[in-house]
Amino acid sequence: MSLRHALLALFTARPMTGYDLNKQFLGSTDYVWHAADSQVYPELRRMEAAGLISGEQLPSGSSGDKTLYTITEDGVAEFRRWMNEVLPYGKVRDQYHLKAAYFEWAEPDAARAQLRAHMEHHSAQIERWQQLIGSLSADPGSPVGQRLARAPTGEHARIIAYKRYAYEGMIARSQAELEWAASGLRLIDEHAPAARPESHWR
Amino acid sequence: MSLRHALLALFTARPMTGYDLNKQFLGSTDYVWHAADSQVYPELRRMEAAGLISGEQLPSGSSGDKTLYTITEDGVAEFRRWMNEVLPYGKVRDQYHLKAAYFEWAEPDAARAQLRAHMEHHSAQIERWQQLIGSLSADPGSPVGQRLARAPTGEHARIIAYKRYAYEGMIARSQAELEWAASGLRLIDEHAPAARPESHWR
DNA sequence: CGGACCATGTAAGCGGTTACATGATTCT
DNA sequence: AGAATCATGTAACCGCTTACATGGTCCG
Repeated sequence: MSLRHALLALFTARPMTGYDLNKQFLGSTDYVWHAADSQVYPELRRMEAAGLISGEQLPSGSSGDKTLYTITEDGVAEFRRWMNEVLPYGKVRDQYHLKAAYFEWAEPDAARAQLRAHMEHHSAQIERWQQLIGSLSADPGSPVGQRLARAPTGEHARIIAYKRYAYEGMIARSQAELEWAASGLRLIDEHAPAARPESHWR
Repeated sequence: MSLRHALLALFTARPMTGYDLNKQFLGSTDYVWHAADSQVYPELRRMEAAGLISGEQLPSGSSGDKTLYTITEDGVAEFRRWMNEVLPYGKVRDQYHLKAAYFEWAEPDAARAQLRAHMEHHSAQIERWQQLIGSLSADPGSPVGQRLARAPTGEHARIIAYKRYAYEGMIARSQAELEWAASGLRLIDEHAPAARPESHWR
């Protein structure tokens, strides 16, 4: 149950509505942790029931209503508990590498298309993370800016350093994927003249 | 639904029982794709119902029974279709990087412990993949050996090259994770003397 | 005779996705 | 007036995990 902890993490920056979470914060956290809207609202109610956050009804416009949630002390404690715990490591499940292991079954062009999609995907990811890193120390209206406003100045460098560190890790991983896909294209070119596997199945 | 395609991939090597799949093959594919036993048997029955594999009842010992499944032509076609399709790219969801982004909330020692676990996990993975690569061209009793026995000699190099390529990709990724965690330990050391966040919440 | 391994499942539940659904408000 | 954005959900389903469960066989 990590959606809960991702949300708690966001709430340590400032109180928020479900919409805020979906739009602004998950719109940037999205590149580390994605969650669908339909998942967020029910989870918020469960979290309120568990006493981790408390909701306050606020008027929105002239007749609408919105619920502003604030993290409680229990919520902070739970978040800290999670932060101090060592996360377990699960089993691998990677479609893309699984598929690559059987490329002899694909048309060379299909395998190339897959690898090119891989490269496009990871290039796009890298670009987004780089933008995120660029905006880290920038405007005070940003998520990080609002987070910093709650912390003493002496902590700012540290807070920013860890965000940057996390994003750089994602970039490094995607960079490895880029190189892997590029070397895959070369490998296919080497083997492409070979007969298609249709010819030898049974 | 990728378990199905992982299983089809395994069936292209040779007919197998559910047990075979769980033990031998997933025991090595495990490092690319993990599946629990409890998931495999029901899926096999669904796949048989869908006509992708066909089961044959065989005596096991003197009274027991086992079902040997063989991939059908439809199964091969479906596998090939999947191989020629470009897989979609989903959203990121990475607990470890999420957590790293909030390390200012963890005790320095807890953050260190997490990163050390990260390094141990990925070191272990790398070792296993390297062993797998080492055994690729080796004995004919191995999964790859049995796969090669069905393919013409001219294809062998290609088949092995793709397996090796897939595993090397996993290794490269884990290597990136190792370096990331190591630089994280250095980062924590730089910031560790700072006050713990308890002191500045609210 | 006991322990490792062969062989096969069921049931409950969880976390997440997809599709569907509604209506107000603010901006142009 | 129409589009974008604010704001909030429900329902069905899916793939997977965890725990539980059974009984045979082979080897020392």
